[in-house]
Amino acid sequence: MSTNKSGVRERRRHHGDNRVTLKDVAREAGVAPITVSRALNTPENVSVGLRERINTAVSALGYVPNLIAGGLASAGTRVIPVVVPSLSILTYIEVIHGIQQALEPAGYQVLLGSTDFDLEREASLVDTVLGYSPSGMIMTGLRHRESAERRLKAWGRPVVEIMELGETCIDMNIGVENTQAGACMARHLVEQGYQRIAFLGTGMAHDYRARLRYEGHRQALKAAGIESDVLFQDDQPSSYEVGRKLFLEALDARPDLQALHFANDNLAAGAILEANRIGIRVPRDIAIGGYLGLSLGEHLTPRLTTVTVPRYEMGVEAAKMLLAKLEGGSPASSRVDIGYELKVREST
Amino acid sequence: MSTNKSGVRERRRHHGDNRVTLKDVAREAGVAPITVSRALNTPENVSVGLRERINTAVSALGYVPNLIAGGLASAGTRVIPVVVPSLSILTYIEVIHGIQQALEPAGYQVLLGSTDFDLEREASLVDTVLGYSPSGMIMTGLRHRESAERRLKAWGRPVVEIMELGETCIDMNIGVENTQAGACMARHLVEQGYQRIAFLGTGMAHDYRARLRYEGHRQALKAAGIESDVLFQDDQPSSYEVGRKLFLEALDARPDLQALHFANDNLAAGAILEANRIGIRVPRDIAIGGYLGLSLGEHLTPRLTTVTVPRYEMGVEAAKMLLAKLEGGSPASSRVDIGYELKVREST
DNA sequence: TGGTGATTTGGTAGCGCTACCATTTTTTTC
DNA sequence: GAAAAAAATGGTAGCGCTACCAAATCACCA
Repeated sequence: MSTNKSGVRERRRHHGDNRVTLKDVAREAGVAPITVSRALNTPENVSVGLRERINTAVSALGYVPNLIAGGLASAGTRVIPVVVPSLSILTYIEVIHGIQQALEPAGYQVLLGSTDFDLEREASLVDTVLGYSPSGMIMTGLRHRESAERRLKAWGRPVVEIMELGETCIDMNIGVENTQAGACMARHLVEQGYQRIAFLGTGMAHDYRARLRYEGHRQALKAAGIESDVLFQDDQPSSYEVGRKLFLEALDARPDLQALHFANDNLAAGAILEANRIGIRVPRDIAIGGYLGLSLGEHLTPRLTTVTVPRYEMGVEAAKMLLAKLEGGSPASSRVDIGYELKVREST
Repeated sequence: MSTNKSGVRERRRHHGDNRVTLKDVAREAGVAPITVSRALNTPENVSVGLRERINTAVSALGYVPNLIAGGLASAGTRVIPVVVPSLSILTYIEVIHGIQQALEPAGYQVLLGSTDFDLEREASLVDTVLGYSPSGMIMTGLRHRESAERRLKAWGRPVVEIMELGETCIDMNIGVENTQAGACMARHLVEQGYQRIAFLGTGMAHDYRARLRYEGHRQALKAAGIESDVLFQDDQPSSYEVGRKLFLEALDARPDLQALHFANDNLAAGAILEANRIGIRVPRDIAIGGYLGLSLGEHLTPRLTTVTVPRYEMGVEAAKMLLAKLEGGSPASSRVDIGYELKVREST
C-alpha cells in the first residue's frame, strides 16, 4: 500500500494532471504559500528580496497559477464572457476581435456565447457563464429578459452592453444610435434626389437593431415628405445570396424604385454583384446604399455608399471600459457613442 | 457585532455575490448536498422520487451550478479553449462557429485564444488556459513548441488539432492535406492549358500551411514539366486590398503570366474585383484561382474557381470528436480527413 | 426469516487558492 | 531608548463542489 512518511495513506490525486502548485513554489522558496500568493498578486506587499526568491522558484518550477482555484477563493477568474447574437455575422466577429485583442494582453480570456437572437437563450447563457465567476462581462444590445438583467445588476461586477446606445443600461454602454444611422442613409438618398426608396433587410423579426434602423429610415423619409414606405424582407441570415434575392425581388415587384437602402453591406454587396452580372447600372438604373462599412464595399464597382461603424474599435473600447473598472478605477465615461460615418461613394 | 445562533462570528461572504449554492438546494429538498450533486450529475444513481424533489428545489431556488467549484473539485470545467492563429481571418472564424454550435448544446463553452501565428505565444497561451482546468482543447495546426506539446500530452485530456493533417498528433486530428490542395489547383490550371503560372500569397513567413500549399503548387508544376516558379508575396494579412495589390504587381512585373494561383479567396476576390474595375477580362486575359470556397466567390463575375474546404463542418466534426471522448467513448476515428473539392467555375 | 448482494444515501476530506486576522519584524517618533 | 506605528510574513478557514468510502436501505432467494 502506498504510504507517505507519516504513515498516512497517500490520497490519490483526483486528476491525473499533476501540475506544480503554489505550495510547491512555497516549499522551493522556503516561505508560506500565502506569501507566494501575495508575491504574485500584490508584489508591493512583499519585500524585494523575497519577491525575487519567489520569482526564481516560480520560473524554476514552471508554475502556472490555477485560475479556477483562485477564482473560487476570491474574485473573478479573469474570464470575460462575450455574449453575441450570432457568430455567422461578420459584425459581431469584428467586435469580438477587438475585444479579444484588448483583453488578452491584460491577462483576460474571452469566453464565447451566442444566443441566435433569442433572449431566452441569452438569459440562460447569462446564468451559465456567471457560473464561471467571470471578472466582467460583455453583452450585446440593451434589451434583455428581466431575469437576466436583474441577475447582472445584482452581480455587481462590470458589464458593458455594446452595439446600441440608450438612456439606461445595466452598467456601461457603448454603441451607436441605430435609429439615427438608419435615418442618415435615408436622408442622404433623399438629398441625392431619389424619391421612390425601399428598405431591404433580413431577420428583422428578431433583430431589433435592424428594426431601429428601419424606423430611422421611415422617419427620415416622412420628414422629407415621402409617405410611401416600401419594405422587402427575408428571414434567412444576411448573405450575398439573400441580398441578390431581395434585389431581384424588389426590381421585379417595384420596377419604378430609384434607390435601395439595405440593412447591411452583405446584402448591398450581393445586390451590386448581381447588378454587375445582369447588366444593371448602379446608380444610373438604381442606387444602392448599405450599412456597416465592410471592406468589400470599397472594392466593388461601383464602390458602395455606406454608413460605417467602427466595429473593431467598438470592441477595443468596450474592453478598455471593462478593464478600467476591473483595475479599480472607473472608465472616463460609462456611456460612449462610438459614432458612425456616412461614406458617400459611387453607388448612390 | 453580527453573530449567528451558535455564537460564532458570522463570516462575511467573500463576494458580494450571493448565489444559491448546492447546500441551499440540499436544505430545501431535505437531503445531503452530495445527493443533490449526484441528482444533477449522475441522476441514474438517485431514486426517482428524490430526483424529482431535488429538481423541484433546484428550479424553485433558481440554482445554477458554480462550474468553478465543480472544476476544482473534480474533472473539467466544461470549458473548451480554442486556440487559433488569428481572429481576423474568416477561415478560423467559420471553424470556431462550427465548434461553438456543436459544443454549446452539449453544455460546453468556448474559450477563445489567438496566437498571431506566434508559436511562443501559443505555448504560453496553452499554459494559461490549462489553468482553467478545461475539459478538452482544440488547437490549430500540428506544429507547436515542444513545451506546449509535452504539456498537452501529459495533460491526458482530449485534444483536437485542426486545419492540417499529419502522421502524428497530440491526440486527435482533423483537417486537410494542404500540400495536396495546393497541387490540386495547380494541376487544374495546367490542365486548362496555362503554362506561365504564378502563386500569390501573404504572411507565408509565419503561415506554414500556406507554405505547404505553395509547396504542393510547385510540385504539381514540376510534375507537369513546368520548371519556372513565380511567387509574389506580401507580409500583411490577407484582404481584398492586398489581393488587388498583388494582382497589379504581378501584372506589372510579369505581363506574360497566364494564370494566378492565389493562396486564398480573399486575395483572389480582390484581384477579380480589380480586374472588373480596370477592364481586364478574366479568364481571357488572365485566369484566377483561389482556395477556401468563400461564398463571395460565387457572386463575382466571373465566378471564382477555387478549392473549397468545409470549414464550418470541420469545426463541427472537431467538436464531435472531442465530445465523443469526453463522454467516455472514443471517436469513430482519431484522424479525419475532412477533404477539399475543386470547384471549377468561370475564372480559369 | 436471515443472509447475500445491489442500490441508495450520507459523511468527510480536500481540490488550490485567497480573505481575514494574528504575529513577527522593521521603521518611525518623541 | 522605549513606545507606537508601519510593514512583512504566517496560520487558519473556507470558497462550492465532488471523490472516496461508510452506512443504511432495499430486493431477492433459499
